[in-house]
Amino acid sequence: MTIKEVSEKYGVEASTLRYYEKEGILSLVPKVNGVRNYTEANLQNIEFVLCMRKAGMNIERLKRYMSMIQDDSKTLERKKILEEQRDDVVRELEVLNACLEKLNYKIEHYQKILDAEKKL
Amino acid sequence: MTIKEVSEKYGVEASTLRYYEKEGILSLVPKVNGVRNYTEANLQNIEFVLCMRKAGMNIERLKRYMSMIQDDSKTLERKKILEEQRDDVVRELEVLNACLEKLNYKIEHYQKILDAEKKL
DNA sequence: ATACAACTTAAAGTATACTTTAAGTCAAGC
DNA sequence: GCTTGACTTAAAGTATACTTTAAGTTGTAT
Repeated sequence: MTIKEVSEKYGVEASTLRYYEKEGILSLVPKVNGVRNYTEANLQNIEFVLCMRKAGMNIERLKRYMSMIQDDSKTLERKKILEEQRDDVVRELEVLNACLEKLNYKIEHYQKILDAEKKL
Repeated sequence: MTIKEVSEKYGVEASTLRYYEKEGILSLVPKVNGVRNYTEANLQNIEFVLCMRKAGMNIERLKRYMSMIQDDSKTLERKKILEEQRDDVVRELEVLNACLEKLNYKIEHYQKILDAEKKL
């Protein structure tokens, strides 16, 4: 699969895919005449990386994690990184839920004001 | 209340409070001899602003919203901004929950590998 | 054989949201 | 009256994560 196809499939810029590769977040992609040709395994890595980025994992942590995915002796370390990330996500979910409550409260409040104005 | 006290109360840098004020996100704070002296109303605005920042509201939207909080004729517009933000938060919650599931799945998977290694 | 579109690289540039710096003011303690 | 510490400003600097640019290569259609 070409970089353009991957870009369109996942809604990610080609330049971002190259950037991740340069940073060592995505392993070297096989090339035909100097042109990237993504394998099924590459695509699975990309899916995971994009998911973790959405989860708020920063580039450094992602780099640390992805540098170990081939190494069976690092299972415990990899698990620890994902647990760190899970804890971060859980905390973020709590924060967002609290914000959502506040937003809903304020929106309702404004609705009441608008309803009262209508009655006049 | 001095800027230092506010900074400590909310865990936000004094420079950030000055920055928000300069951007028009926080209204001009009354000054005594050129030194900021935060009122109770100022503090309530700060609490709200910090909550919205945590909710992922960007500076531009926050500026747009905060510029209208004194204007009764803008209730509908203010409500619309908060509804936009609520929709964003709900979407983000969905994304984060999906990521959390993936993380939990992977963590469990690693745990199984570690358990199997132990048995040998 | 030549033009074109899509790829390549390295390096510089950008967006967002602060944060730091430099230079100055002011009230309080010695 | 002078030092000290906390404040002030405007402007420059920083962190993170890309994104754009410039210059060059390659396969394909004319």
